[in-house]
Amino acid sequence: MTRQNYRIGELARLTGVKSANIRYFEQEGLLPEPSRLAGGHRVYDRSLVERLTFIRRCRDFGFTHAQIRELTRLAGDDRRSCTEARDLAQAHLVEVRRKMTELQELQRSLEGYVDACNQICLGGPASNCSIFEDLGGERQKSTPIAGCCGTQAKP
Amino acid sequence: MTRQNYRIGELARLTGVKSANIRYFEQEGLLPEPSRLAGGHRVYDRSLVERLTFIRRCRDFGFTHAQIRELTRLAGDDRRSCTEARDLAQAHLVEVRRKMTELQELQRSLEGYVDACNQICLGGPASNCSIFEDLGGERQKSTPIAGCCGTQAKP
DNA sequence: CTTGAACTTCAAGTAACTAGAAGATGCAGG
DNA sequence: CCTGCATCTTCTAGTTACTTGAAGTTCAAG
Repeated sequence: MTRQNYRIGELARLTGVKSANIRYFEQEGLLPEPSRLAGGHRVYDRSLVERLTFIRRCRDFGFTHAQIRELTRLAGDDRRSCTEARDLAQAHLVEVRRKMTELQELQRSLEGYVDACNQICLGGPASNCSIFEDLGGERQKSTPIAGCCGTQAKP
Repeated sequence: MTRQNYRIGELARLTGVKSANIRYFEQEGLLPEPSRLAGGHRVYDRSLVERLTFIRRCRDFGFTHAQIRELTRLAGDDRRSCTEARDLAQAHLVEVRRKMTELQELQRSLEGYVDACNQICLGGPASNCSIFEDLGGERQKSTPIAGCCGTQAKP
């Protein structure tokens, strides 16, 4: 079995969220008040690792504390139905999928740029790359980057 | 052909970035100072739509203004090589791919939860869903959510 | 030439950290 | 038991990236 108790620093290492930030999350109501050692140090159990990882992921994709709080609070409230929690997760999911599409676009933009640059440019001035003609718009697979460094050699 | 000139409000509508935010981006050095009408109103051309869309996407995925500025500034500086811009884009890309993986995890967490909830729970109390046992950890495809709303009916 | 939407600048407010001070605690080795 | 030092505690202040609001100006349709 894995150990049951963690201090704030260990929790931080396990989840990739800084100690100061964990305290801030607690203050913001995203995390429950943990039990304490005699001297006041916070002690967490295993379940907090999962919970905090989930919160971190949500945060990393721009969900507000209000949204995260709403979702995580459901899990301790018997008066609110499971369906309600599911609907919230569902709404969350729609947004995640939208973000996914946007991220794919960004990825394709960057990939296309790096690819074309590898094939066509070899150390010419950056201004010739016309990076902004390609990044941000819809990518057309057919034509590579138009005037990318084709007209100028190294000095 | 599409029209050549846009005012800040139109640019805002086309890119999904608020006017106030566009002005702020300009102030932050992410966008060049645009030309002005006689009365001082900003005028942008078509290329700014692409440029701003790219900036918005980068921003939406947590890149700092410093990172975005670095990347976008290369495109106007002949003294810096194309390879340098490419390397920066490459580094950017690595981070985008990492974010992609994380986003997929989050998506799977939420999908798994919604699926299981649809199959097993039908209006029971949310606390029975044990949402945090599933969200945040590695998802095991085999077992659906364990004690999710199975033990309690509606009052 | 009037009217109203859209623009201008500037200042202040907010969300989510982030860093630093100043001191207390926990634990391992002597 | 004592020392030393990493880790913890609270508190305050600063940073980034917006966001809102005030007060006034400009543009374009009627």
